[in-house]
Amino acid sequence: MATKIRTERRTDALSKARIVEAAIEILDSEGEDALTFRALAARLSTGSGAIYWHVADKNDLLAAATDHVIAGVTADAVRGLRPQEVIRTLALGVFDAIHAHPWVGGQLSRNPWQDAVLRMLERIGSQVQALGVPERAQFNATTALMSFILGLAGQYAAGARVFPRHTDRSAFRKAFLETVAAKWAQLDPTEHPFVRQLATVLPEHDDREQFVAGIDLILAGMESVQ
Amino acid sequence: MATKIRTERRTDALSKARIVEAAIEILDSEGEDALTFRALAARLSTGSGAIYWHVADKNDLLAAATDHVIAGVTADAVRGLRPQEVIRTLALGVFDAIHAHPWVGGQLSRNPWQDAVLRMLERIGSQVQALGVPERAQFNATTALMSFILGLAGQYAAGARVFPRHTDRSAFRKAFLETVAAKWAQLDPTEHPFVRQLATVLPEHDDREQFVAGIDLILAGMESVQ
DNA sequence: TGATCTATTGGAACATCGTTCCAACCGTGT
DNA sequence: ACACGGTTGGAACGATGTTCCAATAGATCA
Repeated sequence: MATKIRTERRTDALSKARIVEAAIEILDSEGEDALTFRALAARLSTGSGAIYWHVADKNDLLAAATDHVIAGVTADAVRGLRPQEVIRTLALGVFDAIHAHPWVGGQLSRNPWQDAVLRMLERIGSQVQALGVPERAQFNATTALMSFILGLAGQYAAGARVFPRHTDRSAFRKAFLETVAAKWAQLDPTEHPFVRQLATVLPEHDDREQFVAGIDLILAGMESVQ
Repeated sequence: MATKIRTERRTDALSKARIVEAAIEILDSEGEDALTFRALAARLSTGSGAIYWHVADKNDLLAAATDHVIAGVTADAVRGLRPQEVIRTLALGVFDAIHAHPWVGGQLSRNPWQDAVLRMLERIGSQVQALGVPERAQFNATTALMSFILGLAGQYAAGARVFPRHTDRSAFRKAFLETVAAKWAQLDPTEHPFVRQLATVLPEHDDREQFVAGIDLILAGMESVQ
């Protein structure tokens, strides 16, 4: 028999899917740094060598985990007739995914050639096309949207890296922003007037609204150039 | 005597500035991964313990190196009367700095609370203000520009991570983009029509022009909302 | 059925890294 | 001359990603 159709050896047999699932659980509950092959092996009750039979290396594992999360976003059929609304919904889906899994942000911005980014590129690009942007400008417009999203993804991941795990994130976030704002408020007024002004609105600002505002700004730019 | 004014012990005495300088040399010539405390100690003909007396940890070292590069950009007096041109020049300065030192891109996007980012925020924000953007919208507009720049910074750093060191970067870059384009061209046409279309323009596109286009798109959005 | 074969497993071992620790050093002040 | 403290150099520690390999278990075949 040339092709081998393998039935599962045991119900708890190792597989890439099961490994990725366990990795995501660790990443979500204990943070980026907690994902080690030893911790993963312990959770799966196996050795690190067994994991390496299913996964090429840690990059491969993180890319698969990221793709798993992002696929859940891009798979949703997006409602809304106007392309602007579809783009906004897609982008917000990515934003919410990063909010729920901050490590995804770091992974997306660190490795732009992975499948997850390709998925986003396709979905957003097709809507840019539908928006009527001239073909020559579609490339720049789409990658501008992507760069903005990936840039914010990286910042979000950096923020999550500061917070301790297993705590009330929103409360800690507020305290953290207030600390930053306090530091900014003490900067030299002649050298940093704008940042000092930002400090007054920083602690109360809404991430999500800030994100949508950025998307809308780029969308508005696309319309005005058209 | 309460204050101690120390003359240098030797002309080759260790100092944070000298350490940062050596770190930048390693980062530029051998890439991000090559910067280890052992390599740094070897280049400075000392031990890692001595370095730790001047530098808190590797994050501190990388932040100082990044700040050194970015300070060189934001210190330049920017010419041009129109705020749009000033913003474009500033952004291009950062772009060129990242082009010359790809590791700066990774560092900027990974750690948005460091001094270098603060510098950029101040310079760009003040120009957004000069542009006449209403005060309530200044925060979102400025951070949108920053997110875009940081997003592209991360992608640029990721690209540099792929290339081997000590080679003709532009030639390798071309070959790499052609490889990516070839892979994209073989995707399922029904599932990835847009990315397949992008593949045709990917190898010849100009990074710098793409970057300016993104900046201009956001600037256009700011003007149209105004 | 029993022997064999191969995909898969579990964990020891290795190289490398960031970081800590500490004994020695050297210029300065008493 | 002596002691002191800022500074140095390198050994040592703990952790990580990865490799290596002997042992296993289920499928296949005689």
